[in-house]
Amino acid sequence: MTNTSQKTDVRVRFAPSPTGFLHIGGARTALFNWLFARHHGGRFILRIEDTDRERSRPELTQGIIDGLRFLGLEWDEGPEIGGEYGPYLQSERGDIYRAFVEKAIEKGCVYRCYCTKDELDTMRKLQVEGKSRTAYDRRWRDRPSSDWPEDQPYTLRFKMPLEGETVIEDRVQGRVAFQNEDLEDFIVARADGSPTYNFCVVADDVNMRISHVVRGVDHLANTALQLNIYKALGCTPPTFSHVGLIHGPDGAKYSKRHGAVDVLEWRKAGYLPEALRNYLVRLGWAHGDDEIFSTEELIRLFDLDGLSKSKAVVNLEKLDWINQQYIVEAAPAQQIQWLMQALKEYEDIDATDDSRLEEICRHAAPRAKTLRDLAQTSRLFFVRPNEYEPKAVKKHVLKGGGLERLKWLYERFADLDVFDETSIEAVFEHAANEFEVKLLKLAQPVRVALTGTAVSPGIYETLALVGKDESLERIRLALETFA
RNA sequence: GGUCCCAUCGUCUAGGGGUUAGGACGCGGGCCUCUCAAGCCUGAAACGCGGGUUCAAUUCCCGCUGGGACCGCCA
Repeated sequence: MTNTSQKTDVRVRFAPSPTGFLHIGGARTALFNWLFARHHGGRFILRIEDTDRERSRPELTQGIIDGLRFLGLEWDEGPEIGGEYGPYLQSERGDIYRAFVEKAIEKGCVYRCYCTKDELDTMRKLQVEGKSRTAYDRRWRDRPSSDWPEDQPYTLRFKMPLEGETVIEDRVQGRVAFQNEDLEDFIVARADGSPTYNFCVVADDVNMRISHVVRGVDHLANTALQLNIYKALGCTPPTFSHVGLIHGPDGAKYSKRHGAVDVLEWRKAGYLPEALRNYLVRLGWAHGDDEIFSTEELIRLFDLDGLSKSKAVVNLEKLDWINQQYIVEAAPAQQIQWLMQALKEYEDIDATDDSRLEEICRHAAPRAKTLRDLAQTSRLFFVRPNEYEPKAVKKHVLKGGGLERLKWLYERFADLDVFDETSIEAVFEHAANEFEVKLLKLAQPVRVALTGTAVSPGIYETLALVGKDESLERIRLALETFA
């Protein structure tokens, strides 16, 4: 059968191994692939690389799935589980790899290696000591089958060409050439017969008809090996794009020791998926001077050409800023929903049907970098302060007659029939004349009484939103406490 | 040690043979102002070094330096 089918369809995959959680680096790789697929109307596939039975943990697979769902990076294919697509699991695709190994044996591009692990270890040790390059010395490559020991386990190694070069025509890196003599006869199948990473990847990418591979540049050396598998088995390789890695502040690849964290932790901390995506996409990708992109814009603008070869260092302050932009710019209905969720989650407050929600959002949103902040700055509208900040009390209430003014204001507030911003403001202005003080000297005592702190939204709005009865009660409580 | 890659403000980046080297985060100052934010205005802040090529290099080439990635019967 001649393969004449045009493989112009974009098919990409994100292929994490469940040996850890989905962190910023993996999330960005997934995002790039997802955007590329969406941009070209192609397919985004999730493939869990769990061939290492000892290190792979099913719960980590679930964590990766949850992380991707949180980020809104839905995949388009997979075994159906309960009406939706599950990920492809390499652990369930043994047949495909076995067939691929068979094919490799038929083509004569693999050979048996009877070295034991110990043997390989000492070989490596000697190489390191002799400061020569560490690589399998191909000692079994040309041994005739008559040399094969009976009943001894063996691995299958790839018969790498010894001359010439392997060239990666990378969409991001450009042309990268490796001398074939530098490429190792890597193990294709372990002593127990199970196939290894590079081989499974190729088998899957061929089987899944992957058109483009977008991943970190840390895979570049693997690509040289994989390209040789494609060649040996007569398969067409996908287009490769190797992106510069994300680094920590110390310049090394971002990892757990930099505090690399599960994306689900970002959710807990109150970051929005769209903000996270916006932040992540700008790590190694840019479109002119633009910073904030809607998902639609991203899908429209994203392509491989904008991807960078160089590293990107994480900068969480920028994430904070972006997240805040998303919170502030969101539609009121959206803000209300976030606020209710956040109050429930972080403050255990049920604000359902509260008529003040929209107004509260207007004041809380510009003060919130995260949804957690949104809840925190809003809680004063629902619950009384559970403590008074001593510094604030001392400075604004106890010193300079704050208490006296607070008492005066309390009485005027009590007289108010209409308790809104206008009438409240009038009271403050009256008081300012009466006491001959700046507004500061009036607002702060009230603020402390209402919130327990020296910080809140504008005092008129705050009073009006807390309401007359509750405001009076809080001031009364404060007067009582500090009398 | 071997192989490969990278290099514009502190950070993310735009740019590209001739620019006052642009934007953003953060930082400083100011405006607004009842606090804190937000917003607006504004300031400081970068082409690693050395050779070429060229009338002209931050931009192209080479070297150096610095940094990184990879070198498992892990993925």
